[in-house]
Formats: sequence, C-alpha cells, structure tokens
Amino acid sequence: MIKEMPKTYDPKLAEDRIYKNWLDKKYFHAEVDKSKKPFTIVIPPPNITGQLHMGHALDNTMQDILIRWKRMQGYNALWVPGTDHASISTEVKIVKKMAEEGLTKEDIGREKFLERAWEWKKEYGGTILNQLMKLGSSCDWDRERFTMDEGLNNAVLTVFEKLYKKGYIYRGEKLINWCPKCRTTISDAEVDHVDKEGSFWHIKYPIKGTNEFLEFATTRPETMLGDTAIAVHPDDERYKALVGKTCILPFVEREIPIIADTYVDREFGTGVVKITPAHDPNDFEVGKRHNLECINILNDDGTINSNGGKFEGMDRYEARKLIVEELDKMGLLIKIEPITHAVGIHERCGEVVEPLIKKQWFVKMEEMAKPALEVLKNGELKFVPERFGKIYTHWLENIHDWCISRQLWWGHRIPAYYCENGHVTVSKDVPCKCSECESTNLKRDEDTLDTWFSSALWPFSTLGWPDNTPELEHFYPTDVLVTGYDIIFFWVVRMVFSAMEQMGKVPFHTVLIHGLVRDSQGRKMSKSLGNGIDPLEVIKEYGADALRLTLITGNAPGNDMRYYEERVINSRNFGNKLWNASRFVMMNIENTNISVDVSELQSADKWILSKANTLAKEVTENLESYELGIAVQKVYDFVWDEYCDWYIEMVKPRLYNKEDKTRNAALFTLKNVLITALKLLHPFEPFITEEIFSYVQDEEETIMLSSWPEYSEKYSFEKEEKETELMKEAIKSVRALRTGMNVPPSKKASAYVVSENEQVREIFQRGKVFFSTLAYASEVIIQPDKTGIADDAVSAVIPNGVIYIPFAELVDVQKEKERLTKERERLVKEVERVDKKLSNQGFVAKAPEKVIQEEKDKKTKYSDMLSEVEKQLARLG
RNA sequence: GGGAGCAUAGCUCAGCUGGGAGAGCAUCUGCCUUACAAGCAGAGGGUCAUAGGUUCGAGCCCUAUUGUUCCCACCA
Repeated sequence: MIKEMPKTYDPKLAEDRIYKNWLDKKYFHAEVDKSKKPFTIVIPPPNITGQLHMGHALDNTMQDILIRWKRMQGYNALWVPGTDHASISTEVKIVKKMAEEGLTKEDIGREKFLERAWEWKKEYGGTILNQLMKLGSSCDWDRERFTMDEGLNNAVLTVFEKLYKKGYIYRGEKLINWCPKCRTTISDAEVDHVDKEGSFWHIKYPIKGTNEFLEFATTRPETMLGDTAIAVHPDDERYKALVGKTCILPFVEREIPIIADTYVDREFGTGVVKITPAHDPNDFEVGKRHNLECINILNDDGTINSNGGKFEGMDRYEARKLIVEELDKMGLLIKIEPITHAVGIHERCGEVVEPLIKKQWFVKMEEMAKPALEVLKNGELKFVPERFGKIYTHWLENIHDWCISRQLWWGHRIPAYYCENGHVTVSKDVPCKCSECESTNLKRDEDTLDTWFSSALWPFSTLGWPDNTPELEHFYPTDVLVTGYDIIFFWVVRMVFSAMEQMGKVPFHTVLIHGLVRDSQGRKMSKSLGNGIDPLEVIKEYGADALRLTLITGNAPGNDMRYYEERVINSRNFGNKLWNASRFVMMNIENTNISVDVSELQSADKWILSKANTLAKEVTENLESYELGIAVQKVYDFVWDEYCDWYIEMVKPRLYNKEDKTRNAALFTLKNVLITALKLLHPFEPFITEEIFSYVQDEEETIMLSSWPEYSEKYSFEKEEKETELMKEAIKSVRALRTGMNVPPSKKASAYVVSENEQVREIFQRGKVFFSTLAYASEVIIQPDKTGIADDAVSAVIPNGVIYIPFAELVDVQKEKERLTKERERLVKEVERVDKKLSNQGFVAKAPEKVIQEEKDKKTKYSDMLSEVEKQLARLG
C-alpha cells in the first residue's frame, strides 16, 4: 500500500501522536529476559522542583541516543527514570511559599510540613518527567522511581544502619559549614568560594603584665569573641620571647596564651595570627594541637550568642561593625586595609557560610575511597573523555569525612534513637527499646540526611536493592552514566564508593561527561541573567528532533557549547530535506515491496549502496566510542550530499522513464538506502524517522524495534564507488567551467568527452546521461581523440581525460586562458609536493606501502593532468 | 598555591589511533531545474596562538611561552 506523504512535515502534530503510540505499545518497557544481553542506563534524577532546561535536554538526548541505538542492536535496553526529592532546594521553596501565607515551618510543625511537601511532590513531581517525554525520551515509565519512595527509603535506612554498625558512620563534634539562612549544616561540596571585596582589619591585643601589644590582622573581627589563643611561628625571632605569655582579649576580658605553631607564615602580615578554634578550620586544627578551648560565639541564625558578652543577640555583621568602632575608640585598631578575599557561600542561597562546631553525623571516607580509586585505575570504571578521571581521583585522594546530617525536615530522617540515659540506638526499623539499657523512652534524631546520600544509591536502589530482585540480577551493573562535569564530586564519586561498598561491583562501566549549554555569547544560562532558553519553547517551534540534532551536532564530549537559533534552524532544515527526499521516493514508488537481483543494479546504485554500507560501519564505530557528534555528522552529510544531491539527481531519468529496465533497481536502491539512513538517524531524530519509516515500508510497525544496520560484504562495491566518483568529478568540472564562463543554465551546449583510455570511455558512456541532466549538455560525444572539436572550445581537464565544450558565440579566450593558467598553477604545486615527498629517502624507506602507493598514483594523475592543461593553453595560443 | 580545558575560515565549532585543512552560519555569483527557495549550482576566505623538539611526515605527540575559561585549595 502506498500512502501519500503530506507536502510538509509538522512536528507539532506528529510528535505527540508518535510518542503516545510508543507508550501505548509499551516499546520502552523492558522485562527481565535472560536470552538477551542487558543494556542499562539510570537517569540522573531531576529535582522534583525542576523545570526542564537545556542541560537536561542535552543530558537526556544523549541517554536516549544510546538507549535507542542499543535497543535496535537487540539488547534488552532499560532506561530507568525517576526524580530526586532534592531535600534542601525543595524545602526552601516550600518555606518560601508558606511565607507568602504568613506561615513558618515552626508554625505548622513537622508533620503538617511534610504533608505539604508530599502534596508539592504530587503536584510538581511529574512535571519534569512529562517534559522529558516531549523530548522523545524512551524511558521505561513503568519503572519510575523517587528517592523517597518506600523502596528507596528502605535502601537508605539499610545503608545507614550497615555503615553505622561497621563504624563508617559516626556522630561527632566537628567543625562544619553552617548556613545561617537555611539554618542547617552543608557539606564541603555545597560551599562555593567567591572573591569578595572586604577589609583587612589590623588590630592589637595588650600583652598581660606589659605595656606592649601584639599586632595582627583579620577579615572577620567579630570572631575575636571566640579567640582562645594568639599564635606565632616557633622560629620567629621577633616573638620568641613572648611565647608563653598571655594577651587580654578586649570586651570579654579573657586571658589567652601566646602559642607557637608552624602553621603561622612568618612572611604574611605581622606574622601573628589570632586563633578561633570554633570558627575556622585551620584554627580548629591548631586548637587540637594545643588543647585550646573551642568557644562557639554564634547562634543558628548567625547572631552572637551568650559567649559574646555585651554583643549577644546582635547579628554577626552588626557586631563586626560595632566591635571595630569600639576597638578604634580603645586605640586598638591600627588600620583598615581593603582586600579581596575568598568567601565561602552556600551554593543554594548565596548566604555567607560560617564554619562552626556542632555535633553531627559523618561518613568516614578513608576506607571507602580506596576501592573507588582502584576501579578507575584498573579500568573497571572509565570516564569519557578520560581527563575527567583526574578530577574524580583528585577529589577522592583529598576527601574529608562527609557530613550527612541536615537540620531539615524534607528528606530521609536519620534512623538514630536516643534514650534518656544518653544511649544511641541505630536501626532501620523503629526499635522498641534502647540497645544498651532497657529504656523504652526513645526519641528519634530530628535531622534528615544529605540529599546525595540517597542519590548515591540510585543505580542499585532503583532496581530493588536491598532485595535481590530479578531486575537487580539482570540489569545491574548498569552500563553508562551520562552527566555533566559539574556533579562529578556530588554524585558520581558517591555512587561509585556506595556501589563498591554495598554491591562489590561498579555501578556502571562508563561515565559519559558532557559540558554546559551556554547562550549565544558564551555565558552560562541562568535565571538571574534571564538568558535561559526554554527547551520546550524550542520544541514547540522547531520540534524535538531539531533540538536534539542541534544539541548533538558539532560537539565533543565534555566540551561546553553555545546555543543559538541559527543552529536549530539548520537542524530543522535538515529534517525538511529528509522529509522531501522521502516524499520524492514515495512519489515514484508504486509498491513498497521491491525485490531486485544484484545483477540488475547500475553503477550509481552500487555506489550509493556501498556508501551506505560503509556509513553504517563507521557510525556504529563512532557510537561505540561515544562520538555522538561525529556519528550524526556523517549521517547528515551522507543524506544531504550523497543521497539527495547526487544519487536522487542521478536516478531521475530512470524514474521518469517508465519503460526504463533499470527503474526497479533505482527504486529498490532509493528505498533501501533511505531506510538505512533512517535507522542510523533514528536514535538522534526519533520522531521524523518513525514517521517516514511508516510510509516507506509496511513490513515493520516501528523503526524503534527494527534492526540496526550492519556492514555487509554483499553491498561493498569498490569498483563502482570509484566509477561514480570519477563521474562526479567530471560533472563538477563541467559545472565549474560553465559558471566560470558565465554561461546560464538555460544555454545548453554539446560536450565532447575525450579519453585515450578505453575503460574510462566506457565509464562515461554508461554515465552519458548525467552530462545532460546534471551538467546541462545537449549532446554528449565520447571519443578517443579530439577530432571534430572546434578550436575555440573551452575545456576542463579531469583525471584520464578532457571535456570540451564548444560555445558557438561567446568564447572569451582571455578568460579561458586565465582559468587554465590558474589550474596549471594548482597542478604544478601538486606535482611539486608529490615529487618532494617521493624523492625523500626517509619517506620511501619508512612510510607504509599503502601511503607510498597513494602518492605514486597521485603523481601520475597530476602529471597527466598538468601536461593536458599545458596542451590546452598552447591550443589557445 | 595546585590542576584542567580552550586558542583552527568573518562568527560558532568539528577534526576519532600523526599520512594532502572541514561543517553550519555569514559573504559573493548564477538559478523559482516537475522532492525541497527551509532549496540548487558555483566561488572566495585559514603560516591550525607563538617558539623550539620528536618523526620520513605534526592541527594532532613532547617542552616552553602568551592569551583565555573553568575546577580545586585553610593563607589569617
């Protein structure tokens, strides 16, 4: 049955219809099937609060390409989708919304708050997944998971309990990063360091029992309230005598020792440092070495606490201002120096982070980091591109213990229970009594876990772990993880060490890294700049295929790219080209079931079949090494340049003549090459390829499950490839000759193809018609010499021959001479280059045989052409 | 302070294991040729940042330099 294709393809109408059909037919669904090899990808779960942005579009397009390709190759391809509860970002958003109603978390309490959060999840949680569908993502939606669903919650609590029992999770009083705005701890990875303009306050403390002072400088004067020492370098002659004496801390009137520690840099400033162990990581270490007291001076909201004396209750910055003023009055402020220095801010809210001492839960990292490092070294884990392995390694080699407790409500609540005797019971199931005493009066820890604690388990928790499900058995380890370089530390590292610890196997063998999608000026797309492009808007205007093609074309893994509309337009145009070429094929085909014997195939047919054959091989190889951009570029070039611009044009005469005996062979070739191209293109442009596929054949119901094209010896035609390439070269020469002479296409002329070589003459004889259809020749005469050709005919020199075109009236001899002279120059250069190479002893001795032969062939070809051009020049006088 | 990337046509970028520089857009010329003007044909345009080195041969490998971007880091 032949269905007529509409004149234009409208993605708006087609894409939703096609996607719905895929869903209805359950094509995305993968069941455990031991007869097939599994190929698994787990989605980097987007936040439930998220809206699809260009980064998601890129990330998911890449995953979809891999999944669709493998599915076509016959793998049991599973792509697990899902969302992340995104503890802090979601909580912040809910709190903000409540504030609009004049409510706070505390007003409504934990339980009511969580109810609201779940409602929020219900309302927005599905949005982003629906947006992913618009992109064409072929996820197995029956297996959608959420980081806080029952199964995953169980996985999280199980891991917590296991690691606690192993001693890898502990509770301790350590210096942590505190966000006074969000009022929670945050991990090191969540702190951004930005350079800010600040001041360097030079201050002096009186030395007890003397009239002397000790001068130092600080960027955070308010922390002096928590100073418990002053440090100098042990070998610093200036201060040696002072070590052991004490200073009097102004305001709080505390007596603090002058200590010696090599941490101090003698060259920096005055060589004196105030030590505040409770609010600075270095000072904390110094404090440990010298048994100094830790005095925390901050409340959770960033105000000064009771340790701050008369400054109690003041905001930290207000206190800073006042302290400086008062020090000045007391004559203890020496000077204020402007300075730019790195300030730690919370990446979520931008608030300046305060380091302070608090009792928190930590994951001990030293032991778990080892296997994670090992798998990269031994090749079980691979980064594409490789260089990102260095970031991974560096992070793991310098890893600190991971602070996992958060003073938030939205998340996995820590399964630790405290009795009135101060005992701790950790259990994934609610315990009925204390594990150490008989107390039944247990209170659960108020804190929740860092959101990355649950995402770390994602590759196996989504497949059913801790239960030993058939899915886990079949689909784990997953294959490829596709993500941006910005979350290697947050996520990739933690998934690997968690998987090694819990599963004893890597979570995936390859991490495919992509870069950022930037705006047309190369800036990061961001809300504050307002330069973000909404992928859904792009899809609405140009279709998902065009967006996908744009994001993949011309980009190498790990590199950032720029998005601008001209690129999508070009992608859209390609879809249009493909559509029209297909429409052309369908206009000529009477029956989609064409069978043809190889012997009926013409030279051009074999040429394009052979090209398509090679293309399939190359594209597969590129995909295997994750070179998606190169792969799609090759298909693009093939479709547009070879199939459309050459093959279709070449077969037109055969199609238009219903009596032509080779017509069927042309139709067969047109159809089969088109199908190969559609299949190779399908992972990149799923919708339009599916739509066209439904027209050009009726054996299969979807391209999605059709077989991936493979290289076949049967369709390798080396001789015909060369023949058509020679034909193409001749046509191009004639065309260039004509435009060079300013001959309008309406003006036909006869063409004489002269070659002494009989085989070459035969080739042109077979391709005679192309001169008229593709190069505007009215009559083509092929002969071994130039008898009968007018003296003033213009000529084009091709390998193994010359083409003459006699233009009765318009020959501009001068112009023709110029053209030939230019051609001579080019050929002289070519011959010189080849000669130089071939006369190089080293080259002849060491270069591979194949390369030498190629050069020799070139020498013959160019020398022949050169002498021919010289003859032509001589002819013109 | 440590690490990494990038520097190729006017612009944005490809260039996979070293074997005669490519694409898209832009520019110029000519075409509404019965699939496509979202198109066709032709053309111009590059010392592949600089300087060395390895090699018969370098955009690609090595060293240094310059410019630029990013990541990590506790310099008060």
